[in-house]
Amino acid sequence: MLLFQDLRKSIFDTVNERFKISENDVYLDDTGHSDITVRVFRILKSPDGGENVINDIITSLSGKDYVEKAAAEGGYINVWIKRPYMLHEVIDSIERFGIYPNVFQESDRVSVEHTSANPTGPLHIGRARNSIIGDSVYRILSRYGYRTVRQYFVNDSGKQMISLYTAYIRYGGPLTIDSLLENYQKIYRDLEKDPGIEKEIEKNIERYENADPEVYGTLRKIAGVMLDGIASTLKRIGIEFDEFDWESDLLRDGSVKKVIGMLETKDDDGAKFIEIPGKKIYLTRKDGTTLYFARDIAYHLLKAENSEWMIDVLGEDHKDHARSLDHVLRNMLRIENRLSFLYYSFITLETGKMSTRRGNIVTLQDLVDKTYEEALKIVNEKRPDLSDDDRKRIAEAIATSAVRYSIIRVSAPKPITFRWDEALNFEANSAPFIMYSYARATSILEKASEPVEAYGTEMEPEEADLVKIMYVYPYYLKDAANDLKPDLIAGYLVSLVQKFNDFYGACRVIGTDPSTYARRIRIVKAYREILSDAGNLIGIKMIEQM
RNA sequence: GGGCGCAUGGCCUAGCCUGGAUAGGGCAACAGCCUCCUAAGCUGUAGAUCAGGGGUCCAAAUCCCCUUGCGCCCGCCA
Repeated sequence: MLLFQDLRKSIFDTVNERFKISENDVYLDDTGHSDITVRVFRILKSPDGGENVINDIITSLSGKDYVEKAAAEGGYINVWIKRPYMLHEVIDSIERFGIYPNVFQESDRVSVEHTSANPTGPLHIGRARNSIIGDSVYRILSRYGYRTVRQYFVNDSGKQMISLYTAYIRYGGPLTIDSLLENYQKIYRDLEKDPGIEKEIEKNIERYENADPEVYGTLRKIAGVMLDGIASTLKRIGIEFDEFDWESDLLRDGSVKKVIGMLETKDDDGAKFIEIPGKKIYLTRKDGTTLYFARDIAYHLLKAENSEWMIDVLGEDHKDHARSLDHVLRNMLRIENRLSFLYYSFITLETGKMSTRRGNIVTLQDLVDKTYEEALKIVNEKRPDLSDDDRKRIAEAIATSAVRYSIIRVSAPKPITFRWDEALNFEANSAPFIMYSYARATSILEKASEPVEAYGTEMEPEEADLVKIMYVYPYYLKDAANDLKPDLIAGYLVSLVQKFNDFYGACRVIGTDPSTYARRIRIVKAYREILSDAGNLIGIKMIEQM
């Protein structure tokens, strides 16, 4: 099986034999001039105009069994790949293995750490961007063949968490998310009037780090309640974890102390710090309690034992922290594992930035609920023929997919301003747009019988275009995996669906002559397979009807 | 003040790493398409000094420098 990348390589080799070029000079064309383009401006600059070399190359390329045509045009050699060849590769893979492509294999173990939000409240949509990106990266790398694990670092030891605990002790109330959150917001308000509270928090940090069973037990319970809330909301949109790693465990089993011992620390009035170029980083307070940086190093050392590649999904506010962490791990602790940080910018509301403490947030729960209501309204309108249960099931799939899609489609470094009307747009460039085409393809197959004849290879342009974009799927998957860019998959899906919609409009499937029918049925089957495969990578749930 | 990001039609966005052929989509607007596999679809029209300036190059949205605007960081918080 020759995947698109292999074709590129093969063409590169062929050209390179005659004239040394750069690998970047052979690329997937996206301007409609060809399938694969070879940039030959440099050959044209040769004293003789390079005409002979180019003709040689074209002759040689034309001889390949997968090449339809090769032609020089301006500074390029345009190469067209035979559509029947592409069609065969895709269909063959799907009929034999049930999947296309089926060839990626990576042996490395990869840890994807994402979300890791303080369990001090429900997840708001800004934080959810972390989860949605992280989970998509996890899915892409798993599909690519890596052995992946999803990890959530539960920060149950920091000041925020102790503040939540202190608020619960001070103000009482039931052990529920709402009550805890209310207390949490209240303590930050009261803190401004009553400096005694700060002392109380500090005392509790100390008790906590000295493993005071009362503080420890209650705090773990509080964190558990909050974390359950976060986890169940995430589960609703298809995001789960393999491991929840508790910061307090690292504290209690001595790994944090060990890390501090491994580093050359200096002392400032009892507080321990290390120095890295241009920076002083404190590992402990002067009362001896530990700081996040120390605990995060301990955590990464733990992860490094089980993963060749560690990926952290982080908000842009963590950039400096991560850079320092990388420096310490690499240069001071000699950790050689691959370590990648995937940063994303914040989601803000039209009214400004979100803050859990101040209470001006749109929670992920709110967003999914409201999207569901909106979707249900539309499904009720469009499908009165279905049962209540079916319509609810469809609305739920639309809501969870739409929420994920609206966030993943924008590349991570771009800031997002959240707007309800945009989040609730179910037209083109949305999850429902993608899902709808799956339902249509399914509908064709439901009405169709198994083809009996061999398929013909004379295709309409719309078929040929659809075949090409299906064939090229591995190329996008590879880039998305290597560059950690799930948004590429979102873009691919839209192009794929657009090609299918063109095909759908121009080419009947049912009722055509046997050899055309045999081919188109296979194309539709392959399409459904690839669409759901790619959709799955970013959490779009395909449904049979909508 | 220092550091890191971002800036593309009225709005959202792809392309930038790895410079090349008419800057690709979508929303909103306007004009059309359901006796034919689901119209959450499709076709067409209109809309772009690629923030501004300079530089490198045969060639710049893309690379370099400067400027402007916005976001984030610069805690013995996380």
